[in-house]
Parts: sequence; C-alpha cells; structure tokens
Amino acid sequence: MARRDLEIGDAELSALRVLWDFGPQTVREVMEHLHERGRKVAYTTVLTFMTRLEQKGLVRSDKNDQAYVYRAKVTRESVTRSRVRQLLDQLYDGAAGPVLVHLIENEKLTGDDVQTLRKLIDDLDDKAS
Amino acid sequence: MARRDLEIGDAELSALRVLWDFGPQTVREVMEHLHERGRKVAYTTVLTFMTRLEQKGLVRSDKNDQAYVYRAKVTRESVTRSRVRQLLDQLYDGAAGPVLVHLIENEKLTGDDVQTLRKLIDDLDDKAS
DNA sequence: CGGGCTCTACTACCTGTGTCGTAGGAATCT
DNA sequence: AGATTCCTACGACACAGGTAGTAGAGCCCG
Repeated sequence: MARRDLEIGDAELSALRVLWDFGPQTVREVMEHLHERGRKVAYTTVLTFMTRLEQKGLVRSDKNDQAYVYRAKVTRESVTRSRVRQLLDQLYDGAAGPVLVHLIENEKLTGDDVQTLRKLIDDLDDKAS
Repeated sequence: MARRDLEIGDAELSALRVLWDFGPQTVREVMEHLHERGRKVAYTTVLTFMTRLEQKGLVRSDKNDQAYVYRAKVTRESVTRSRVRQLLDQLYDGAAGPVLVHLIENEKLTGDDVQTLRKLIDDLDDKAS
C-alpha cells in the first residue's frame, strides 16, 4: 500500500474544505468559494491545488460537460484523525489527555458541546465498569 | 510586535521537544537525545535547527564554557495552543466540539484522564449555572 | 609546539507547497 | 468564420524546511 504520509498543505486544505462544505464542484466554483472566504487566488492556482490533491488520492474528478468536477475522496473526519494523531504524537508522545484538557479549559464550548461531552463520559464510565 | 507566524517544522519541533523534556542543553546533547529517539541527524543539522529556532524567537542560547546552551523560550502549552487553534480553524471554522468528540471516542484515554475530564465538566456546569 | 577534537558560521542542495503565466484546444457569441 | 471565453496541461519561480559538508577558531593532549 505504502499510503503516502498524507501531507496536505494549508492552501490545498482550504480547497478541500470547499468540497466538504459545498459538495462536488468545478475548479471555477471552488475558486469562487475561496474568494468568498477571503482567499484571493488565481484560477490556475486552484487548478494546481486540485491536481495535486488528485495526485495524492484525496479527491477524484469526473469530466462533466466541459469542465471536470472534483469531489472529495477523504472525509473531514479522516483528515481530523491523522491531524490530531500527528499533533498528539509530536507534542505529547501520543497522549490525548493534555490536549483534551486544553480544549475544555481554553476553547469556547457551546452548551450543546458540554452536554454531548457529559454524555460521552457517562458512556465511557459504563463501558469501564 | 509583529509576532511572526510562528511556523515550526516537524524536525525543528522534535528538537524543541528535547529541550522541553530534558531542559537546557548544548547542540551535542540535543543531538544525542534525538538519536536515542531514533532520529539520526547530523550534528550540523541539529545546529541548523537550533539556529533557526533562535531566529524565530523560540529558544534562547547562552555561551557556557565552550558551547552554547539552548533553552526553550516557548512552552509546550503555548505551542499546543497555536497548533490546536490552527487545527480547529482549518477543519471546523474554529469549533472545538468535533475534535473534542473525536478525542474521546477515538483516542485511548487513561482512567485518570476520564476522571480529570469529569471533574472539568462538573466545573463547567457550575460556572454555567 | 603541533596534531586532534569540538564548536559555530556559512553555504548548499533538494523537495514540497503556494502562486501564477502561457499556450493550445473546445465551445460560444455575433 | 472570426473573436471571445473557458478549460486543462505545463512550466516556472520563490520560499521554507530537512539535511549536511566545509572552513576556521579555540582548546587539550602528548
């Protein structure tokens, strides 16, 4: 398999995000969404992002009418997984605790988040007992 | 202030970690620790890491005896903060919830982690009420 | 004293990523 | 048909980061 160390650049990721948020799109559409989000990039730059993402196996393209339509092949969750893993490994030898604590203490959580959280913990306890 | 966009490369971070884990050290010592951790890098490579980290304002060096001793100027926590922030922004527009859920569901937590967690949540509830 | 080490300062090189420009084909407009 | 527009394929270029070699200064050993 030798699945490459899926490195996704920041700019590339911003393009991938557009696919996650708005579904399959052409290069032009992705570019427009990026512009709306304040990222002013040239058409060909976006084209490069898509090409590279495709080479990395992260998106897939289908010829549709005149332009290729790109769609994500990886989910936001899977990218989250590898990113989080990398962060934990790099900073805490893989331990999740410290980051968890950091999130709860320093990041703003919504009321819903807290409820969800409580429920998850209760489940954990159940399993543990 | 114009605090530069503190980008720390993976290799640089591995060197910074050695300072966090073992305190102030010379280039040679950092190199040895990296070797112990399986990262076989040349002496001058480590020197480059330290130099670059210093230029970025992340470590400080003091001439001691014959070699410079480097010490971290940033804490592991502050790097965690910016890394986590970046991750949340890039993947979830800044929302912490999804990553929190991911951590609890997919990363192995120790019993202690769970207890700490529960306590933190209780505190949150207290504040909220 | 003269040869060895060790340290730091430079310089270099390669690859990946961010960003585009240009060229040439296809479709459209007038 | 000719001009205009849009699309993709390439090639480019700069900069950051990973990795390391070389040169020259300072110190220690026999």
